[in-house]
Formats: sequence, structure tokens, C-alpha cells
Amino acid sequence: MAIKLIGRRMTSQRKLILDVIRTAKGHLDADDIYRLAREKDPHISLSTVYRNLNLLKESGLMVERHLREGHHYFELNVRPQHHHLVCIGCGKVFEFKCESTEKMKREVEEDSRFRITGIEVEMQGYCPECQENRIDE
Amino acid sequence: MAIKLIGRRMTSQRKLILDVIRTAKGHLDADDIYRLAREKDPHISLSTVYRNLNLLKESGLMVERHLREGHHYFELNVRPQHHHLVCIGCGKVFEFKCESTEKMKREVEEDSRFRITGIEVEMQGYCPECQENRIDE
DNA sequence: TCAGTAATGCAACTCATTTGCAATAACGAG
DNA sequence: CTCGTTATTGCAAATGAGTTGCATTACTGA
Repeated sequence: MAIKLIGRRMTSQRKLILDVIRTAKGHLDADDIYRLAREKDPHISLSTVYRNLNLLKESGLMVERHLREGHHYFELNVRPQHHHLVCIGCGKVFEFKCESTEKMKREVEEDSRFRITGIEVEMQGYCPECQENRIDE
Repeated sequence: MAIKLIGRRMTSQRKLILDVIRTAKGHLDADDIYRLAREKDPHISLSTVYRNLNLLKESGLMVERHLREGHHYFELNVRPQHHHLVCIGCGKVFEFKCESTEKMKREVEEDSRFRITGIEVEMQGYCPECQENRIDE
């Protein structure tokens, strides 16, 4: 990951936050990142975490997703594009890839005359485990 | 719209809120609904609006969507399924339909062994108007 | 090495949403 | 129709995620 942001300085806190994000796989919210960062530097403040997340978001290195009610998750903005599958039962977030979204994008672009810059597909459902645990319905 | 919720009472405020939602087309957030409702009943309170929105959400009559940062939109849970196109420039939300999502659902269902109950597709981009207003890039 | 200023920590502040509580009113039983 | 139960309301206070002002610290380019 290139971490040379023009006009920005590389502080120990920023380095730590980037490290946490890079190391941890999956989806983290601001508080997860704060907690993990504090294990290494107990003096880091929550506002520093937020400020850095915003910076990373603006610079395009990370993407913010609102996958669950009241939870903003951050993830590295890595190609290739992938989408999300959220289990209603346990809240776990899975990722999947899908070729047909590009086709869909072009269709919608043509119909709407929008210039489309992003697609997000989110599916909800029950993961295999949670299907078993539900007798009801 | 069937408004017979077991164990619930039909108050004038609830009726008004349902009416506002039914009448206004498009996507409303809690504050929009509050504002519109107050035009008819200036004494209605914001917490009543929130409480009723939660009720409607739980009962499945409405769906809550997080289309923009910090904005929760509500809409009637009407079939047929449709998806959202958000303009990054002006914030307007458009809807579109798409046949290929069903196919996508089946594909993912097979691969993941999830039981999928919902799909949401959201695209971001610039609407025709906002494309013109942007010289940059 | 040093000055300029980006970044930090802290505490105080937003702003959307929720909650406790006392007062009100819907509606089913009688 | 009347009454009592209790769902619902309005208000004000509380919550909680995220932001901001400010004085201090510490990168970094000259």
C-alpha cells in the first residue's frame, strides 16, 4: 500500500492505524480500529482514529460501507470489486464476486444517462449455520 | 395499505404519519416526515414519528435504507423490487429496476449455500445535470 | 537545525435517534 | 354507552457515533 499522501505527514499514530487495517482481515468499524490500535499505543485517541479514517476515505485508499444498521465498516479499496453478503442471524459479513455487475452498470448507464462511478450489491440472508439453528418459520 | 396491526391502536398521529408516507412519493427521512406531518398537526412530536417509523419497519410495511451518509430513508415496502441510483453531486435518489438481479441471487445462493432473503443494489454516479456543472476532472 | 504547520489529545460539542415518565386516549369487555 | 386497561403520546433528558476548537506536539522540507 502506497502511503505517500501529498502535504501529509506520517505520524506514528497514522502508521499504526494503517497497520491495524492492513493486518486485520475483513470489515472493521471505527471502534474496532480504535480498540486494536490501543493495544499497541494505549494513548492514541478516538478522534485521531476518526480523522485518519476520513483522510483515508477522501484519498480513496479506503471505502466506507454501511452494511448493518448503525455500523459503518471500513475496508481497503482493493480491486477487484467485490460485494457483500450479510447474515441476518449472526451478523457476519461475507464477500463475493460477480461478473454480471459490469453488464448491469452499462445497462443502467445507458437508460439513465448517469455517469456511474460505483456499484454496491448487498445481499441479506441466513448463512448455512444460522439456517440450522432456526427452527421457526 | 392494510393498517390493522394486532395489539396496536390507530391514533390520529399514526394515521397522519401513514398518510404522509403514502402521499409523498420517493424517499423520506425521519425529519422530512416530521416536517410534513407538522403541517397538518403542529403538535405532533418527533419521537412519535420515530416510534411509528420503527413500528412500521418491524411490521415490514416499510423499509429503511441507508443511501447517503448519515441519512436513513424510509419507503413503503412495495413489490416489485427496485434499486437505487444516488447522485454524488446533488444527492438526489433515483430508482431503477433490473431483471438480472434474480439470476445473480440464484448464482450466489448456490455458491455460498446461504438462504438469501434480500438484495439491494446501489449505484453512485453523476446525474446528467451534475455532469454538466462539473468542469473539473 | 529550525521554522512552519499538519497532526494530536482532550474535552466539549453536534445531531440523529432513543428513552423515562407522567398524562392522554383507544378500544374491547361488560 | 361506559369504564378500565394499557398502548401511545409529548416532553425533556439521555444516548452514542462522529466532529470540532484549541493549545500542544512533532513531522519534514529548506
